[in-house]
Amino acid sequence: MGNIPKDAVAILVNGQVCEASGDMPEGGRALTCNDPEGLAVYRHSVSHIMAHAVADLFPGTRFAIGPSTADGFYYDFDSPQPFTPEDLKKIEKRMSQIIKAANPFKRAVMNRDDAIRMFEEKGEIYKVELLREIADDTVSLYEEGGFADLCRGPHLPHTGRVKAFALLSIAGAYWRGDEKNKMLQRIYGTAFGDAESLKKHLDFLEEVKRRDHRRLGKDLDLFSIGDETGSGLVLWHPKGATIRRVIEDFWRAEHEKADYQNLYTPHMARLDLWKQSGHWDFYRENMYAPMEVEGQLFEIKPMNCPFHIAIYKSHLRSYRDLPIRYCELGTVYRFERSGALHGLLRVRGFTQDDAHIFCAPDQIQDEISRVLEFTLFVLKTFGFENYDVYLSTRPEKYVGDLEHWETATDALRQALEKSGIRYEVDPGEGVFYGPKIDIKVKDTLGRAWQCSTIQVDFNLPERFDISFQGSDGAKHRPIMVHRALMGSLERFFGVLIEHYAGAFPVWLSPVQVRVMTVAERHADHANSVVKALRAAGVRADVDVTNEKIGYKVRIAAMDKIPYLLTVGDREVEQGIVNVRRRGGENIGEMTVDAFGEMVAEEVAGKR
RNA sequence: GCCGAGAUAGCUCAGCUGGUAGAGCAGCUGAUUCGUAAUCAGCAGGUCGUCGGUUCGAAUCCGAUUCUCGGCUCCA
Repeated sequence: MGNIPKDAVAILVNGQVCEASGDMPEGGRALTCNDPEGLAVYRHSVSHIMAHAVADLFPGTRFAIGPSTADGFYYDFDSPQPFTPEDLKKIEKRMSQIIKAANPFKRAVMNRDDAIRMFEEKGEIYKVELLREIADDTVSLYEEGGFADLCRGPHLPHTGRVKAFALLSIAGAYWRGDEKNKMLQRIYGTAFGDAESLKKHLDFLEEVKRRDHRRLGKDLDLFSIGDETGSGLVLWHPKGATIRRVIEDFWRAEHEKADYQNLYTPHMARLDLWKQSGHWDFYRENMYAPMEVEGQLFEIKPMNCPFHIAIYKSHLRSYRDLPIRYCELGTVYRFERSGALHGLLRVRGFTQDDAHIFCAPDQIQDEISRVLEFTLFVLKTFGFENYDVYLSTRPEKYVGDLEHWETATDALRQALEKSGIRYEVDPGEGVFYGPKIDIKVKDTLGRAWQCSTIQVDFNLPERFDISFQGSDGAKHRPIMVHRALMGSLERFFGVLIEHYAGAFPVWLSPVQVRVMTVAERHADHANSVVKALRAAGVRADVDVTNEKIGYKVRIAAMDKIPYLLTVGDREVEQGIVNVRRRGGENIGEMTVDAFGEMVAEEVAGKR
């Protein structure tokens, strides 16, 4: 027994989060906003306070659910009037009043049927629905300042404990996340234990906005998604295309080293192919309508695999040929609902850095290990050092026999164990044809992005009846591994833009060097510098406009060009250049050759 | 697809309750010839996303439609 510290928002007793009221029980531990569980309690209470404010300001609103989330909280409302941004301000104001009043959160336990009756009288249909699904006979309600809500708790001792919160946005959300249900209005907010932490989070959100690849894509002239050309279809502008080409060149070179063979396959195929592959049955909702050509139906491809299988089947294969590794930068088209589209991260046409490995069952673990190592190497080259790795196991709907699933899942698991990287099991999240490993890369802001995927497939070898001849002279079925390291070039590019905030490392920068003249008489020297750099393989351009050097520096800085070379009287005289690095660091004077070598070295090191 | 918000010059945005469109930057021309994040002046630039309606008159009001944004759902 003892006193509960004043800054405790909840206490942990026997692994259970409880209210920070009364005395501290034996073995109890105080939780503050520095503990994830404590912060969750705190935010959950703020969500209740928001509901209270909405109840006061918007009579007739019905209440759904209001949980805390990873970085804040939300509450779903069914309100006759749509909320506006101005309403958020009003709600915030009312919340501040409720907080100032320091209303105690009072817990009341009542009979479940009584609770149902009570909420029914108030017309709270969502609460009634929730109550009907609770198995216990009794339920708990929390009341503060006259506003009562169904809640498991726990909550803060009183509303006055809230120190910093902000309402962020309004959005539609289906009741219970099911699109067959009514669309409710969700208000998102966040809350922290102190004003400084809140400010830090709001600054983080600003930084996220600043790095938005759609914003940077426009500012840096990297890509666009045209209104006239179609939504979800990406136009790669020269600078974006340059970056893509560098990525592709790197990708091809590394695949050659890793014993892959590169393929090119068409963008469409006869519908029958997609029927045989099973896509027409299992994947149709992501496919476009077939088109008729001379009486035959054709389908634009949502995946590359059937083509790679067709190439596999073009010969009789021996066990000596395996593993066969086919890779292709294959452009696929998938139907996405208009509301799901999002810049480069969610599009309708994209290029996968795809590969299919055909191997014998006893080779699978080794192949998975190789792919895993290869993936991490590629991601690391692009500056991604942290990942979340998931092993997705057999889903409810699956094909193939259990033994195969067992072997394949084991192979994936052992490859992961061998690599020593930490991973989580995602039960039932595999694809219908096999288990998979998904790798989410974490960018500089710590956000996780799904890019790489490694999938084992028993279905397609079966469906296309592919085989190889074993040392025993008999026919055997190979196992197929699908894998994409970057996932799609479009999404990966979007992630890269945000990761680097548009300031790409030298080897990726579309313009690596800008040569700037101090005055017009230096143009000839500047042009010859550019010529020499280009001859040395450096992507350089020139600014000979009639502007002051400060202006040119500013423009180049906004273009996020890694190196700025200044050319004035001094440089012309001595045949040198003056080098400034992106960010302002002045490296000083050097010869064009020396500078060219320096850049080449950086590019070779993928820096 | 669904709920909400939005679409005005190349870009960022202003334009109150209907009276016929404006700024900054970018562009062009001229002056200036300058040493590390904006030199000055002038000019040009829009059938206000598209289609239809109301009105003497629509960027403004109404309807439809396309696209974008915030989410939900879904995914590389």
